[in-house]
Amino acid sequence: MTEVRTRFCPSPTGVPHIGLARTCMYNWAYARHHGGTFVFRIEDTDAARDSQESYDQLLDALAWLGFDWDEGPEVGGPHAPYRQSERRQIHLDVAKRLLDGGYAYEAFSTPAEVEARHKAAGRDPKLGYDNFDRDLTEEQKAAYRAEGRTSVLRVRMPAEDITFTDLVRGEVTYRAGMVPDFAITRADGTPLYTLTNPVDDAMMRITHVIRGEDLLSSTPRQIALYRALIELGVAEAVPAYAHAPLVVDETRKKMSKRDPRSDLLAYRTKGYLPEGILNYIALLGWSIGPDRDVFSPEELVAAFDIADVNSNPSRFDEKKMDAINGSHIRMLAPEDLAGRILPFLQDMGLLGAEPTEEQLHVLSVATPLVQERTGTLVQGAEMMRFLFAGENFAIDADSAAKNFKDDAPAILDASITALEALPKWTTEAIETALKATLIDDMGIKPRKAFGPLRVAATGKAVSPPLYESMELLGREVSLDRLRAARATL
RNA sequence: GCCCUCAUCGUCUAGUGGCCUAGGACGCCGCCCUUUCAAGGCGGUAGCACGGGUUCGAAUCCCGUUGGGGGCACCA
Repeated sequence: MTEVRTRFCPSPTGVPHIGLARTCMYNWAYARHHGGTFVFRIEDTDAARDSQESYDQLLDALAWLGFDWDEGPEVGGPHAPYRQSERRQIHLDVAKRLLDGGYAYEAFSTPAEVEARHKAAGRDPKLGYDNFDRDLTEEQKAAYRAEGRTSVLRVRMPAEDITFTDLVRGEVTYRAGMVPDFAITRADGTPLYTLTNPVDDAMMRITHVIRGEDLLSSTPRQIALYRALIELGVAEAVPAYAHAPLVVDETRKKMSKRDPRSDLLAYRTKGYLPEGILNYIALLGWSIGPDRDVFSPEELVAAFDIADVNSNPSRFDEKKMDAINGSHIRMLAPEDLAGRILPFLQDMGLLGAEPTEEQLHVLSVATPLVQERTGTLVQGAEMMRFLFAGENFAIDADSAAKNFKDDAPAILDASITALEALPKWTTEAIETALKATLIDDMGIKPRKAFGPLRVAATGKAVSPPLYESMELLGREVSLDRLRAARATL
């Protein structure tokens, strides 16, 4: 058995999206699971659509999700270069050999002419190319050239059924004659994806092509080309194919790249964990076991096999992703979580580039408190806002409206008095004093009693536990906030 | 239209002929815990698209129907 070699080969157009991450994950996990090689290749053969910005984002997104590649841009490898724009000459050479070998031919028909012929013959124009130029004589070709016409190269589809065993779907057959001869170069002579993709796969010795179902119907063309490449000595063998089902939205359509939910980097901005995203996208069409759905990237690699992927499309469910992400937040070691929340606190302007020892201490103590009640890093940072807000501390209006009722002044007054008298400012002491005063002495229900205090101290109705929060805030700040809130009532 | 493909709770799935009066998770609904919000615990809700076969026996195999999706570029 030869080594497994998979590849991920996006074109740098637009922003990285969920579907892209999933395809990458399949190839990466499959290669890692089998101890194979994961190749990253950039298919930038369409200068009109490709952009450097998109390329940079691609690298950024892959790095964030932890997809490391063994060969590809930035790291190089034995089959370099890995950007197709730098492989132009290779592709052109192969195209020439395909032409010389009779596997491809020059086609002079324009799309408009093909369509006109279909209509004239009463056929559906959607049939695609009609193989019109397949057997042009040298005289005819010369005549076209004399007219100043340009041609594209088309691969001659064989007159036989093409069958392959898809790792996800099983045996798939395309009957002879159903797939028209396809273009591999543009009229300006530049190579098309239809050529570059299989050629590079062949030259890079890719053994498993794992991609989305939207590419399923291009497989017979690739196999036909591959067979020619084998005869030309460019390819060794036709790779195995696996077509993963698509991720769809609530309308059951392929989730749009423009759908805001498919914006990969936006999840980072929103404070999702890469391992959470990875876990969730792996769940789309795959399962690690009968009664389990939270796992680490390492566990994914250990268990993943493309053959276990479902063949039916899966609906993107943000709620479930949130839940999975929350599970991962809870699984993190507190120090780890603290380190991940820090940049968000800095972005929010709550902490500087060089936090003080004291601030880091508060962060480390507060982290476990928010860990069990947050779904994302942003939520966690937001929940810590009151600890670092300093002069900018402000009380959320909605929270105030809901919690500062008629009994609030009395509750705050009594609490301030009780807390001022505390010899030691600890969670336990605060709890004891507050409960004795508010619950026992004043007979207020806990729910009612602590609401105003929470809002006064943390600014929000939702916060880490109250006593702990006050201890973290310190005696002075806590009392100042209670007094300040009291003054507004 | 043609080609390919898919079909288990609302959603993601487990299930590969008997262990299935179909299991888990998310969601939703209750209850418990409780200083808020969560988390956690417990319980509930809900599904094998339909019709024929094959078989002692089918969610599982076959055929058909219906429905869904993808593709049909000198984009990738």
